[in-house]
Amino acid sequence: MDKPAGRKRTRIQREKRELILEAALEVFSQHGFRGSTIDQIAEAAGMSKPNLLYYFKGKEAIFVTLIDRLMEAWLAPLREMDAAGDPQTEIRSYIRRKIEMARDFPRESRLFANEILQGAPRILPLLEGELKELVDEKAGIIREWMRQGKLKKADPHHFIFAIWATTQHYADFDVQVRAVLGPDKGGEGRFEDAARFLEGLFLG
Amino acid sequence: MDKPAGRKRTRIQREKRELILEAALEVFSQHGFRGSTIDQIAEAAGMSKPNLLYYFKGKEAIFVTLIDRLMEAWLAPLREMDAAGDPQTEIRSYIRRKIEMARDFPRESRLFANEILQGAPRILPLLEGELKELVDEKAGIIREWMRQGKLKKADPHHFIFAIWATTQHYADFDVQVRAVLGPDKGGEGRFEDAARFLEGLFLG
DNA sequence: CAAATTTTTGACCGTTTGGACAAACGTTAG
DNA sequence: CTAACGTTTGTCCAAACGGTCAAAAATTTG
Repeated sequence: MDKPAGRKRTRIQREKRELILEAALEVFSQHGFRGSTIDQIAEAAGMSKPNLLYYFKGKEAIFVTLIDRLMEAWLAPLREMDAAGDPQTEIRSYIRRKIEMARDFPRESRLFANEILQGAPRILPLLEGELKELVDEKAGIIREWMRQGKLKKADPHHFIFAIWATTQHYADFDVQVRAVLGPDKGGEGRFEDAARFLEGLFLG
Repeated sequence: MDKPAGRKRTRIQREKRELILEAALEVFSQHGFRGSTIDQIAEAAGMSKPNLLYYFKGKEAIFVTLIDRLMEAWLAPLREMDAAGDPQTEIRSYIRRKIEMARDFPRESRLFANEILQGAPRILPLLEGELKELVDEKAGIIREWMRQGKLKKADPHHFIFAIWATTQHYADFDVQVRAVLGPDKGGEGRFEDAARFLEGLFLG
C-alpha cells in the first residue's frame, strides 16, 4: 500500500511516515476524508506534496494506515475487561479508560466517528467480524455478572453501546458540550464531572 | 440567500425547493458537506445543475437552509419537557421521542452530527445562545425534580448529554450497531430494545 | 573520494468541481 | 396572438484537486 515497497525501511522513512500520519490525523479529524487535501496534510507535515507522496501511495493509503492503527487502540480498553475481576471495578475502569481516551485522543475519536457516519466503507468487515466477536464475548461476561446480581439487569449489548455513546460524546460533540456548559462549567474539569456522572449512571 | 430574491414564491418554486432539499438531505447525510457535489444533489432531485442553481444561490445556501430547519425539529422534544408534568413520565417521553427521531429521521441526525464533528462552523452561535439557554432552563427543572427525590440525583447537564448521546447513537452509529448486533438482534426491533434499555438506565 | 542510493522538489497533467451565462423553452395574462 | 415572465438547459470557465515525472539535492556506501 505504501511507496517503499522494498524490504526494510530506513530511519528517515520511519520518521517521515510518523510525521505524515500525525499531520494527517490532525487534518482528517477536522475536515473528514473528502474535506481534506493532500496539500493540507503536506503543509501540516512541513513538506511538499510530491515528497509526501513518496512515502505514501496516495491519500487513501494514508487514511487506511491511520484507521488501521486506530482500531487497535480503540478496542484495547474493552479487551482488558476481565471476567475474573470485580464487576463494579471492571465497569468503572472501563468507563474511566474510555473517558480518558475522549479527553486525550479526541482526534482519533472524531476520525473514527467520521468513518462510521459515512457508513464505515473501509472497516465494515472488521466491525462485523472482530468487533462483533469481542462484544459478544464481553456481553456474555456482563450478562453473567448481572445474573449474579453484581450489576443491575439490562441488555448487555445496549449496555456497552451506552458506554460507547456517552464517553465518545465528550470527544465527538466536544464543541456542543463546551457551548452548552459555558466558560465556567465547560473548563478542563468537564471530563472529571462526566466520569463521575457516568459511574453513577451505569453503576448506581 | 436564495435565487428568487424577489417578493413571493410561485407554486413551482416552493415545490422544486422542497424537492432539492429532500435530495440534498439524502446526499449530504451520506457524504458530508465537502464530500457531496451539486451534480449529485441535482441528479437525486431529477434536474440539471444549472436548474438547481436557479433555485438556490449555491451549495452552501442549500446546506444552511437544511440545517436551519433541522435545528427547529431537533430542539422540539426538549422544549416539550414540562416542569408541571410527572418527572418519570416526562423523562420517559423525552427518551421515547428522541429514539423515534433516531429511527425515523436518521439522515437529519447524521447531518447534524457531521456539522458538530467539523466544529459546528455554521451553528456555533446557536449552540452558545438558544441551545444553551434551553438546556440551562430544562436542567433547572430536572435539578428540582431530583431535589424532590423524583429522580436519582445527578448532574442535570450531563444527564441531558447522556440522553442525547445514547439516543442519537442509534442513528449516527447505525452501521456499527447493526454490525455488532448481527442479523437476528439487529432487525427492526433494535429501536424498541434500545428504548426499553434506556428507560431502565435513566429511570431505574 | 566517488559511485550508488535515497530523498526532495518544481513543473506539469487530466479530472472534478462550483458556478456563470445566454439562449431556448414553457406558461400565463392582457 | 403576443408580450412578459418564469423555467430549463447546453456550454463554458477558473480554481482546486489527486497524482506523475524527471531531474536536482542530499545521503549513504564501498
